[in-house]
Amino acid sequence: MPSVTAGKLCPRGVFVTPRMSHYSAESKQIMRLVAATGAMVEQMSIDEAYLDVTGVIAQKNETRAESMLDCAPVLALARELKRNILAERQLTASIGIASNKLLAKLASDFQKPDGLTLIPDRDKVMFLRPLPVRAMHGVGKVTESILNQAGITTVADLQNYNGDLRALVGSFGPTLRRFAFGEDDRPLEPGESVKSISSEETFESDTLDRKILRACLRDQCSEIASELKRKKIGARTIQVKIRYGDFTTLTRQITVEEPIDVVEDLYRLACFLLAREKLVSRPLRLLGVGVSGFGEAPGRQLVLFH
DNA sequence: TCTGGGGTCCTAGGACCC
DNA sequence: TCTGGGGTCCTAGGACCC
Repeated sequence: MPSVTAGKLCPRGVFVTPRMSHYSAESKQIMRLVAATGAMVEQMSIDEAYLDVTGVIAQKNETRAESMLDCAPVLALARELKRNILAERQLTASIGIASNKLLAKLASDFQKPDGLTLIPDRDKVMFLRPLPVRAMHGVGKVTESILNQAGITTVADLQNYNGDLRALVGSFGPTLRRFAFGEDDRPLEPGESVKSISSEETFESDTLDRKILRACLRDQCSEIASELKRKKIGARTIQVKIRYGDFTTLTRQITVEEPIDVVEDLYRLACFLLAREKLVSRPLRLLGVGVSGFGEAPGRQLVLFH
C-alpha cells in the first residue's frame, strides 16, 4: 500500500545556486506547503522530506474503504502538492511514492527535476533489478568496490547472491539483502531530535596564525552555544577536528560531568583539546568544533523528593 | 575533484565495574 | 591476584548521506 512519499524539491533555475539564507527561507516556505497536506513529515535535509500519507488518505476515504487498495488518492495528493509548490513558490518538485523510505527515495530520483513516480509493491523487485548496487542506501564508494570485487554489480546480483553478505559488508549484510528486495522497515521519524551539532571551516590557505585560529574557534563555539540555547539543551561531549595540508584529519574529544551550553566553556575545552597534544604545530587546513551527548541545559537542578 | 559542511551510524580498543 | 566474562562508557576513525 503506497504510504510514504519522498519529495525532492529542485529549483527551476539549475545554474543558479541561491545564497544559503535564501535557500533556507525558501525551504521553510515549501515545508509549510508539505505540512499542509496533513501528512506525517520527516524532513531529511533542506530540500528533502519523507511523508507518511496513510492517515490523510484513510481520512479522505472513510466512506469508501475499498479505494485504499488503489493508489489514485495518493497520486492525487502528490499532484496537488506539486501544483501548490509550483503556484506558490515557482519551483518544481520530484515526488516518489512507495511503501517505504528506500523505494520512495529511489522513485523520487527516477525522474530528476519534475518527476512523479510510483512503485507499486508488486513491481518493486523487478524495478530494483537493473539498478547498480551503488543505488542502495548505505552503499558508497568503499562498499560498492567490495561488492564489485565479489562479482556483484547490480541489485539483481544482490538478489541472486546465495552467500552470506556479512562476509563482505559486515553487519550491514542482512539489511542490504532486504534492501535489494525492496524491504525497508526504517520508521518515519517526525520532529527534530538532533544527536550532534558542529561547525567547521576550511581555510583558503593553510594557517598557523594563532589570531585567526582563535577567532575561528570562538565563532564556531558561539554558533554552537546559540544553537544549544535555542534548543534548550547542553552537551557533555566536546570534540575538535583538525585537518593538515596533506588531508590528514584528526579528532579529539572529551566528555565532562555536567552538560554545558556557554561559549566560554566550549571554547576553553576546545582549546584544551588542541593544546593537550600540541595538535596545532603544523599549518591547519581545517578547524572545527562539535558537541554531542545532549542532556538538560545547565542551571536546571534535578530535584528528588519522596 | 587535490577534496565543502553538517549530520548519522558502526567498529574497535581500553578503562572500569561487578 | 598472572585471572573469566559481561556490561557500560569513552575515545578515535571511517563510511555514508544530503
